[in-house]
Amino acid sequence: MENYNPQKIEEKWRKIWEAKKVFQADLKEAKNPYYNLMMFPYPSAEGLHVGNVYAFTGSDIHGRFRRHQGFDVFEPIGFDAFGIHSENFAIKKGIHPKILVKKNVDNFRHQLKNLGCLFDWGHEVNTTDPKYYKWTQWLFLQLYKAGLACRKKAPVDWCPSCKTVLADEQVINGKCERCDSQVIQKETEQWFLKITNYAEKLLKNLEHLSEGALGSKIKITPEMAKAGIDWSEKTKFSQKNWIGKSEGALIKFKIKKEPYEEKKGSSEIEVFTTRPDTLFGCTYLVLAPEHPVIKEFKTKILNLKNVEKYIEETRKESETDRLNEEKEKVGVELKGIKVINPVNQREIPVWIADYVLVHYGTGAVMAVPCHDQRDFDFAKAYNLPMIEVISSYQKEPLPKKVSQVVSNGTFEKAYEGDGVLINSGRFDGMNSKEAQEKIVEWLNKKDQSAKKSVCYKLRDWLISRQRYWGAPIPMIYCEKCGWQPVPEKDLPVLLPYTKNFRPKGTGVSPLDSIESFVKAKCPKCKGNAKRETDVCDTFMDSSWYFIRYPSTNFNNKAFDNEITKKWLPVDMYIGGHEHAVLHLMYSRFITMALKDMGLIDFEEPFKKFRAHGLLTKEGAKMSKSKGNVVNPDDYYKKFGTDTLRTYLMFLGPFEQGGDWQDLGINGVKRFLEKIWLLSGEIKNKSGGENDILLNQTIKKVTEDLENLRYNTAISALMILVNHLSENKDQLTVKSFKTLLLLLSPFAPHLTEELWQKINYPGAKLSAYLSGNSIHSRPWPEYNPKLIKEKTATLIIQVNGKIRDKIEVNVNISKEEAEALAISREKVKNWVAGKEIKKVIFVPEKLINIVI
RNA sequence: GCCCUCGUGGCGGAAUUGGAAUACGCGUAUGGCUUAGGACCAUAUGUCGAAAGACUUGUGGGUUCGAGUCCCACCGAGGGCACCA
Repeated sequence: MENYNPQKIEEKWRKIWEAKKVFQADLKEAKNPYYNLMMFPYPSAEGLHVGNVYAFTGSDIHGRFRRHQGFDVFEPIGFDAFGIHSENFAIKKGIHPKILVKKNVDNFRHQLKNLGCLFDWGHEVNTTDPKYYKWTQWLFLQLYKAGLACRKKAPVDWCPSCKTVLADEQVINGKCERCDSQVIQKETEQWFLKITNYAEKLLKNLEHLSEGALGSKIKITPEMAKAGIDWSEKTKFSQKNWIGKSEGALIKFKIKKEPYEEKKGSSEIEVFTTRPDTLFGCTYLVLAPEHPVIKEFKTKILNLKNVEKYIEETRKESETDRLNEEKEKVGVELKGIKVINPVNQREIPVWIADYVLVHYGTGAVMAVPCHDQRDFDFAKAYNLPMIEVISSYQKEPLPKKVSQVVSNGTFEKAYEGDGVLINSGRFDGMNSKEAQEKIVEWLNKKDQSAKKSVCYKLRDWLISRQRYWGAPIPMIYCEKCGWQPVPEKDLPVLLPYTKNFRPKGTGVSPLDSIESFVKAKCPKCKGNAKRETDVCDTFMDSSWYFIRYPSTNFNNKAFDNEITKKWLPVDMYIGGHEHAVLHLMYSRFITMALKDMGLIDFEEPFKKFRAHGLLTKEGAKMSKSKGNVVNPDDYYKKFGTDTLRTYLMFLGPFEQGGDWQDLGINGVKRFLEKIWLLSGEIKNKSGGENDILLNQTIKKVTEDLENLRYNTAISALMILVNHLSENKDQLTVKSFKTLLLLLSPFAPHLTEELWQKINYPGAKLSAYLSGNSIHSRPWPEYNPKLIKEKTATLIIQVNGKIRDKIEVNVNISKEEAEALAISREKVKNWVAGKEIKKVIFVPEKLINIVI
């Protein structure tokens, strides 16, 4: 028999599979559609990262498993090639992104074809292709028409290195997600998508799936509804945190005015609070420096110079400095302005301070120094009054987190827990939880100065980028008619070629200098107008690509209704957890919006999502600077794709990741070689189906694949192979073919080669039919009667310590087992002369004699 | 600061409802085969001990006939959120 030569057989099979279209699902005729998706890569210049290979292999194994189970699996792939990451690299290299990206994509495609995945190349998507981004622009127009895209002026995060604004989600600890530079605040007008309209829905489906969330095709059972969407818990948790729902109340504080000015301007300042029960302890208000009331009442502020100076200083500060908790709380009083606390009509001062954020709640807070640590610090610094209104003293035991320390009648720390109300008029003695409801009710009835409310941390999605390498936002500005959408018939708005693609840093896109691009006719009045020159955030491209995949052959629409209904939502999505609040949340938002427009019938894009773990190299994180990045090319050239795939999956639990060790791959190489050699030693043509280990292995591998526990599935297969090579009498055609089938998702080439040799010996390759492929065979089933051995090793314990073991029939009774156990010499030594108090018997496992 | 996840041999990692801790693999050692091997085969491989046996899943306690698994406290690592009112 020839040696195992992966290089030879792998290339051969890939060519055959492609030529015979073995893995292409018939999207129109498929009876049992299963959409298996993986996060499409962005084609970086370094080529495919081993992390990509890891993710794609794990996802592909799932797709192959489902294929064996009789599903028509659609497994597409594409390229997320627009965006700052690609552009920054092009700038660094001094090559135009259009040229560089094409080169990278070609290289990626070549590498991806070596991975042995089920990819359907007939449905490749490339976000930089006008045939694709035409529909990204179309999507923007639909959102605009639905009132979900709007232009607004707001303080936004600006990356001075990338020279563009960023979405809230792209700022990590005050730094740019892409280049790690400190971001600064800028006040400009930008395009936003109103994701906040969907805050509640985005949150709700995580906890409880609503009816129809997965479309008309998938019925939601009460269990599914109760569990919430079937996603990795970690990812759901991150999204919940990001959405950040708080329940509380809005409370209006009347601004005190002289009789002659009573009708002028705003009459109140509204605050949001989660603790309306502490309202009697509110001794001042604090506004964000950007709060509009400040400008409005400019003339009333007695210390206007100080106030303006403070606002100016705040603006210069970076967001990170501003949000630094260590920083002392600093602020200025708005002298001359007083508001009335609605619960007791007390006149209280108004301050401004930078720790209050303008974009959360109402941009104003009520300060209760005794029961909020920030207010406490601030009040202490400026000597503001404090009133204790919640007493931690209760009849019941004190709650655990009592931080209140009273010394000489003054607090050293705010008490933020629940308790009983004091100093609160008619509410004295009431429990704080109850008072939260009652105080709001009372104020609402009295003069409507309070109402229940909900706040979210989630902010609208800023999608404008002052960059070149993206899909142009399809809008036109006309002096007369204002902002006008580009008519759909004029799409795509092509990204023009320019040599000067570098970001200018002036706050406008490089497209702004291309006169032929900027000049446009107003779609409404046909007069001269100016085109929007910003491009879309790259996350907009990827927010809907999974809808495009099945419809790539429709050039006249973004997606075909029939095909979409048949294939979506995605059955299984696998990717990195790092996109929890970026791509994964944007995609959910876009899907919900499309559903509300009546364009699709599901609101959740991904029925199931699993995040894969992270790969490390010999215990350390892989990074270019450390030079310890594993290059997959080296390994599949040396060991073959099958060995690389199987080794990656053997490293550890797929959802937790694993540690790559160069020497470790040898173990998997030996394992596959062993199988290759074993195939030449099959002597028994019949039998095998009754082997207990074989049936156990089928059960184990099937369950493990279902739960993405690939590492233990491989280990079970290794045990089977070891067993067969040690017990050649059990090495039958049946047992070996079952082994090949169980292994085929991991090592598709090797198993196909051996399968063909065994089933069609001497057949010519030209006679190969896709139906004869091992990958088209049904998944093996086990006989439940044959997974149990007839005898078992019974552990004999004395007082819980193992003293002996005996081989017994699995049906042995407790009495028999006990008699057997105490008759054993070893056991006698331990129990002799002692009274047996109790005997615990676990059938097939153990017997424990307690003395 | 708050929340989440996780601590098992020299290493990656196994361990159904609490029931043989260390499966599988790497590495290592010894022997075989070989001109040679970083190839292959066999055996061994948690610690202490000559052995019987004792000890061992981050540390300390608890529940239990029995705890890696459940409960409490602490220590350590990783991740998320972070002045969100």
